[in-house]
Amino acid sequence: MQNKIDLRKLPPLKSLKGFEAATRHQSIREAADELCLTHPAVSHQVQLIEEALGVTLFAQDGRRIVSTEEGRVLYPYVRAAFESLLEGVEAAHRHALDKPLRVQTYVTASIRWMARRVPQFLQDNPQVKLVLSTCAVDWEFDDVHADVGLVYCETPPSNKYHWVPLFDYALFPVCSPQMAASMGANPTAADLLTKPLIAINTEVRNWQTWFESAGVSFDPASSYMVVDTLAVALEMALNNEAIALVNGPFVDQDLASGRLVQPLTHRAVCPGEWGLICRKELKENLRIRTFMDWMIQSAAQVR
Amino acid sequence: MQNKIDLRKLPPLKSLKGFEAATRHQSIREAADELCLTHPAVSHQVQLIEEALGVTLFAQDGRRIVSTEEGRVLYPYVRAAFESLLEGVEAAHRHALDKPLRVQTYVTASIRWMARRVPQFLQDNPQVKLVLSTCAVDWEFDDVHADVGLVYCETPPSNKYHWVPLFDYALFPVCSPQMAASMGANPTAADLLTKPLIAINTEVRNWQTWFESAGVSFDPASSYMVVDTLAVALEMALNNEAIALVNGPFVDQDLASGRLVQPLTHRAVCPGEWGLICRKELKENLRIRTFMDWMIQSAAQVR
DNA sequence: CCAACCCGTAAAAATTATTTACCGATAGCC
DNA sequence: GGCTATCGGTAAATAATTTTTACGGGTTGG
Repeated sequence: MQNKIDLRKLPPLKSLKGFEAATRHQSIREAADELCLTHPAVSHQVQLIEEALGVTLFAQDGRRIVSTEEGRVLYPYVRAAFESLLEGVEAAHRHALDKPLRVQTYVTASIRWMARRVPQFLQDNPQVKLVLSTCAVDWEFDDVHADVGLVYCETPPSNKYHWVPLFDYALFPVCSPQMAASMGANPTAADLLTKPLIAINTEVRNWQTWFESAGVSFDPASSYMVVDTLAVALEMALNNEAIALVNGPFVDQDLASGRLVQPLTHRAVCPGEWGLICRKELKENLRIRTFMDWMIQSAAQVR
Repeated sequence: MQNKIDLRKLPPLKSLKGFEAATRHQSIREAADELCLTHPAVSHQVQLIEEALGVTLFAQDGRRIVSTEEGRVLYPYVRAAFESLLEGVEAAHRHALDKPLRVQTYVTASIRWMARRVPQFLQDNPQVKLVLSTCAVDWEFDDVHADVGLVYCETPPSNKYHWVPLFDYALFPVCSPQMAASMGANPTAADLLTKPLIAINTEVRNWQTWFESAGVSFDPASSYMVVDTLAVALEMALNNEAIALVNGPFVDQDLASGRLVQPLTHRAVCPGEWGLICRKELKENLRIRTFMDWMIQSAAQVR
């Protein structure tokens, strides 16, 4: 990389903060206040550096301190060092944020969660770049091609990963207002059996689960339609063609606008959760943390 | 002094050493070896910085580590910071050594100790400048006008001062070889009473002290010569005109060369000592420590 | 001349850093 | 291909450092 440097001759680095602040204020106490320390701490830091260098850096003048000539000579170098470090930190941040954040999720979550939030996220964090990738069905989080994922997990993932649960896997039916109206004022779960129910082929047992939790027996052999994505099912519900079973916070806006309604409010809470996942060592990574924190906030507003 | 700087955003400074070395070696273990630490220590330091910045700095590649792009971005700034600090330390040193070292002592010590050693000291430490000032009689160390002094103290000085004893205050007579020969082969202390004894006016009791410790009574009223400085007395001794009473290591070279001899080897060790003195807070000061250490070495050779 | 203020010191407490002991993974070597 | 030496990460224990608390001396200003 580069040539060796004599790290042994460096003064106690931590104490340099005390020297810097004390020099700037020409006061131990004010320096201590700035650093949120007590004055003996700063006093000691200054002494450490004086001993390390064998040079007197401050002289007492009445009840204040004054930099010696040596102190004044040293200060600009320390100052420059700190500024270089701060620049470096910022440069590293810029560089880290510059790499696009690769987000992976399912089709439905992509359309009905990400698509509605990512633009605002990017507006709030203009320095972040984001690539959203969608897998059609039944995939595991791919930590090679993605930095972070929004996924459903029945059990918490291996501890190779950092996992932040966001919402329950709660099933509830939705349909168009017309479809709901066709069932009368206060429909029961059994009333739904007469309507076209649409299921997702990866989760065909969900209708059965919901009916059972509502105390109604359901014959999976009875005729039903199957599609491969909830997003498609919801499209059919919006078009007044079927009742769909939602498994997460993917219809908030449609419910709010009245384009979809819940014919029954009964929800079947299943094991497992939706959540954010990333490799553990990336958990503190700036842009990943930024993204996750933002999404956690956003999810909190939905709950 | 200068504007505020955001010291809180600085990464853990101490750990930067680990990052610097690890980046240079692209190896945790080699970095640890260079820093005389164990590898987990360096590993931990690197992790601390990664957490502080929220940026991954190294990736594992087989059984070695490789800097990430962020690590490579950060490195030059850290490097520059360290180099600035090293420059600052050196600049402060240069400046500290540039101010002349003010040394104060008595006339005799000045002539017969300093004059013979200071040239060698300056040759050994060419960057040091030195001003030697001499007070005639009976003075106290003046810490305003001098940095360091070679003085006699009967009791250790106040703890405002740093005090390094160098030699006993031991009295012994010296004279010219001819004068010694005039006293016969093995003179007794009493034989000296018939010779011209020269005393120092600030220490007139010394002859009495010496004779008493030698078991001979001495009448201070008996005729004697008094001068105001041992250096003058020694000049008379060298000129075969008197016997002088030396109180420290001020005649080594004359004894070695034979220009002066000790008619009797009896020494009267008195309370108090010769030593180096400086203000306590200057004890670790580079040029003062350099001077004192050198003089302590030099004194050790005389003892 | 007293009270308020500041700095230094020393011992105690709290916090950090380092080591020790261990593990899993990799790469070179029979 | 299996064995071993080497590397880096982890966690608990230990060591070292930093910070605080409590106090004292000196200066300044009312």
